[in-house]
Amino acid sequence: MNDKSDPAAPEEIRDYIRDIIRDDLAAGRRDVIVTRFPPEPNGYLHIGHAKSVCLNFGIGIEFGGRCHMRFDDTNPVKEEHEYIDAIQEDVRWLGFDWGEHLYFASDHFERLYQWAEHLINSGDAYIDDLSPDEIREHRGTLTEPGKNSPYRERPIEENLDLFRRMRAGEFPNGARVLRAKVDMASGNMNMRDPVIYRILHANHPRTGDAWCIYPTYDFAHGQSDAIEGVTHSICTLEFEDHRPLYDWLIAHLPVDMVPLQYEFSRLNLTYTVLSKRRLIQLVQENHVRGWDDPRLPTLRGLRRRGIPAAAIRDFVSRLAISKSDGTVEIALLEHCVRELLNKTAERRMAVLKPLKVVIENWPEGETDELEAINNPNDESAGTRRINFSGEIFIERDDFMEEPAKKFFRLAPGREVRLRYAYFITCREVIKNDAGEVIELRCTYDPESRGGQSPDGRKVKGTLHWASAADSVAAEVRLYNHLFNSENPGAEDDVLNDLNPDSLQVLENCLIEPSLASATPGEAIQFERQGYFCLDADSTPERPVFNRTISLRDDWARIQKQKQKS
RNA sequence: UGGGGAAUAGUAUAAUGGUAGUACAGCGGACUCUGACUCCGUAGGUCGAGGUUCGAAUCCUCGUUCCCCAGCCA
Repeated sequence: MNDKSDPAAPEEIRDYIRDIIRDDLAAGRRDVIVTRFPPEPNGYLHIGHAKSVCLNFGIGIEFGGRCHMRFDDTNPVKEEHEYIDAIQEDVRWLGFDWGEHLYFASDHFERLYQWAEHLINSGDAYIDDLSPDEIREHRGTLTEPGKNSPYRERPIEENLDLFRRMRAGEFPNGARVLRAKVDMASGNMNMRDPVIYRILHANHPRTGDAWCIYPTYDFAHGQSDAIEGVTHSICTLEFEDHRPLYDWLIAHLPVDMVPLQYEFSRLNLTYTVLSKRRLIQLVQENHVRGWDDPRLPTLRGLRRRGIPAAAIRDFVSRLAISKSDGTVEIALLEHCVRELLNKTAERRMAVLKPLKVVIENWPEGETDELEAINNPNDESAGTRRINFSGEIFIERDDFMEEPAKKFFRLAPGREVRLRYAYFITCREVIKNDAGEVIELRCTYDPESRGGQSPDGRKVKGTLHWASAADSVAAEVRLYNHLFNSENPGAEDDVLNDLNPDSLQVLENCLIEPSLASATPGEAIQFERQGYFCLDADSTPERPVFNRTISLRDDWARIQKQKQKS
């Protein structure tokens, strides 16, 4: 098997990070390759994280090394246990396994504390009594150097004493911090004596109230890497100017091995947002129905929408690992979803906006049983039987009283094929008082059973349909891009870019009876319309389907072109 | 001259001094019991100006544009 969506595929992938790894291996600088996926448990994973997950776990697999799952849980004020569980569930769903290598930065708190004392003892860190505001003032600006804190030259013994008393809980939040003594004049802000420990009297999801001081990201991440033996610590571009500090800290600590940091550009996608802040806002302000809303780019949202993990892996595999930062068109993701689902999804018929059709010459009370193919791309999927009789429904959009140019579906006097059934001809249009078409009177050709006429007569259109006697009523939810603009919020408030039609609920759909017992998450193609899956909101009485993605639609494209011209 | 990064078709990228290639998107057509799928065809690019070289996307110089950094967030 050499399917590129298989996470264990041996195919050689090339990018600048993997090139470095191959070099490191060839030069003997590393024997085993160890990466890590380091989420902070303060939110749900989205497709941008999937890029990092696939990169890190992918590298672990490809080079016969391993990838650790590590939670960067150094800020108890923001983190919650709920996210720790959800993140693991999402990564597993994506198809990756860390075996026994589950770590938490909080596992290393005691060692980190000892290392902080080590820094104090070597004169490389000091306790600063300045307030947060004063620290900011001393930091200088982007163009002006900072000023040394008056506490910078505090004696080692005093620093040690104060640090121990910080740990013991003698001081309130914000009273003092531990800072690395680097260089207040550095052009790199991260080197201007960064805070590495702060007082936070807060309950930690894992360590409870064991600690009231916590290391900052900069004093936890690289250190955890070193403790766990991570060789290649891969992160996104915004950490690029933390790298000098990462290296400085490692160089000043008694570590057993030296991890190295590499950066790549994070994923941006058109017509959506991938920032934690904005995702939270959408959920909290109820612009969507929750973290698993199928319109959201969260992994839970994509899953509920019916997008298979394999399609996400395939999509991610087509992204470049580079340092130039850009925006990928959502059309690429959509392509990956369609390509996969076209191969795997069974076909069924469902009428979303029903229009009644009475076959006038159908023999009274008779039912015909027809055979339909389940998946033209997979013979082993077999066939099924569907009932046909004198009253059916077709899609409203498949009828035009005055057919437009190039419209080759049903119209007065016109003959079309009903898929897997018969040719019918529209004889009469029935309207209500408001002038709306409410019913069509048609005749069928008994010779065309199965969808072919023995005289070789051709029809232009083939319509899907639902039998009035057998169909089951269902709700169908159609999704469109959550935002109207490619780059939401670029010009204006993001919320002004929200697409009011991102969710369209159709209450009166008719589906084949067998669909009522579909498995949640199983992808099904509604013929001529798109890929759908059963939603968790379904009940036995009322199935609810999500549209994962529509089929490509040339007719819609033609109409759009006409609108423009 | 605060520091750090990035610039190749519409988008994302490949080419590591030697024919600018691929994917998605677009356009045109064939096929079709899904206006799907598939197939065929087609258009379109090296940020700019100099320089080195037989030869430059690649090397050099000078510009330009964009992104990140002044949390006791990660």
